[in-house]
Amino acid sequence: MTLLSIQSGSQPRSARRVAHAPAAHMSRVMQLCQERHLRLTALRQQVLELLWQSARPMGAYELINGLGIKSSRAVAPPTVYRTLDFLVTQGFAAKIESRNAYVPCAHPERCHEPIFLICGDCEEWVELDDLRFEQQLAEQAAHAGFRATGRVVEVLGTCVDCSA
Amino acid sequence: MTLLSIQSGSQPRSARRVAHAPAAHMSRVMQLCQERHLRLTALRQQVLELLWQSARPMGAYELINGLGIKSSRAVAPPTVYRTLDFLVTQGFAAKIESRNAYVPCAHPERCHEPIFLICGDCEEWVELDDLRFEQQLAEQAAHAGFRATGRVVEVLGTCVDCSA
DNA sequence: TTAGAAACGTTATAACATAACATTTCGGAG
DNA sequence: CTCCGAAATGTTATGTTATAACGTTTCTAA
Repeated sequence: MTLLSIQSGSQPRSARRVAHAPAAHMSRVMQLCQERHLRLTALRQQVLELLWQSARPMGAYELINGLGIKSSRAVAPPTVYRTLDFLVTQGFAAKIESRNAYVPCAHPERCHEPIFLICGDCEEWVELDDLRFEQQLAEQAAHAGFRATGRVVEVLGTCVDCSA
Repeated sequence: MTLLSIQSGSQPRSARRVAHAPAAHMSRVMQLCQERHLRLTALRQQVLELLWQSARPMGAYELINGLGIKSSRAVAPPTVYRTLDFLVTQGFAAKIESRNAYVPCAHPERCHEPIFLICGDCEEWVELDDLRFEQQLAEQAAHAGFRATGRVVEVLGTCVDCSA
């Protein structure tokens, strides 16, 4: 089985639980927004940055807090949920359904639906992008006469660092 | 790929959207509870019956309503959530994470974690029990140094009946 | 028969999410 | 340049899902 890419929520062992470097991801997203004629507003940027800066999936209300701190502007739930809707629709972020929380996505250019590995201990996550897996799932669904439009694949457990 | 079993939420085409026959499933569960020295209380039975009687995944508050109707006793959320916790832990039911709703499980004797296909139109579901798939997912996780303890696999789309 | 544990009841509240409608902002047509 | 329409955001209120904390009942096994 071929892993097309791995995006880990964790830094190398020596720097665990440290935030991601959002810069590279943000510029990539800006580029995509230009290509797609989308407006990457301040709010959308801020939310996505917060997600990239976090070592864990963030709840919507955590983001609301984060925005309050970041820009001293109170933001109400609908605002954040709309922003998340935009980010998820564009593949810039994803919702972890088993946690009601959100993570930034490593490969927004491919509009796939990744597999997430989520550590129940440190809460860091790993994003796996595996086309073969997606394909198999689609096959299975088709076999049951099912036309698939979306997937949720989440593996819960213990990450390599927390196992040690 | 071998499908070990299929449990559909739907009846044959002629009887769609009709409730399941809980009887067989219930007696199987009773048997398992005896074997496992568990107490299948009235409440637990009622909740599981409600789940089997439904053609769709049921929310916790829907179950609360259902219980109120069924036995004219008001039941508060914690009660139902505890009951659901029991049923899910024992593999008698499962939570559909992408819907915050619950379904009865077809094969409680194997404590697997099935794949669910959920129709966004009629809301019926299909339970696929595919060991090979589970294995692959575990392999993938292991490859990332991840020790898996649980899985959520949900495919959203349109079922065969609603496609036609 | 009676302790102890398991199940259930009760009250309150936390956490997650959206409906409905007002206002602002932005980019393009004129 | 300005002003129109659409997109984005603000605001208020409320709906939905879930759990904490603690009291009471019920079952079972010694």
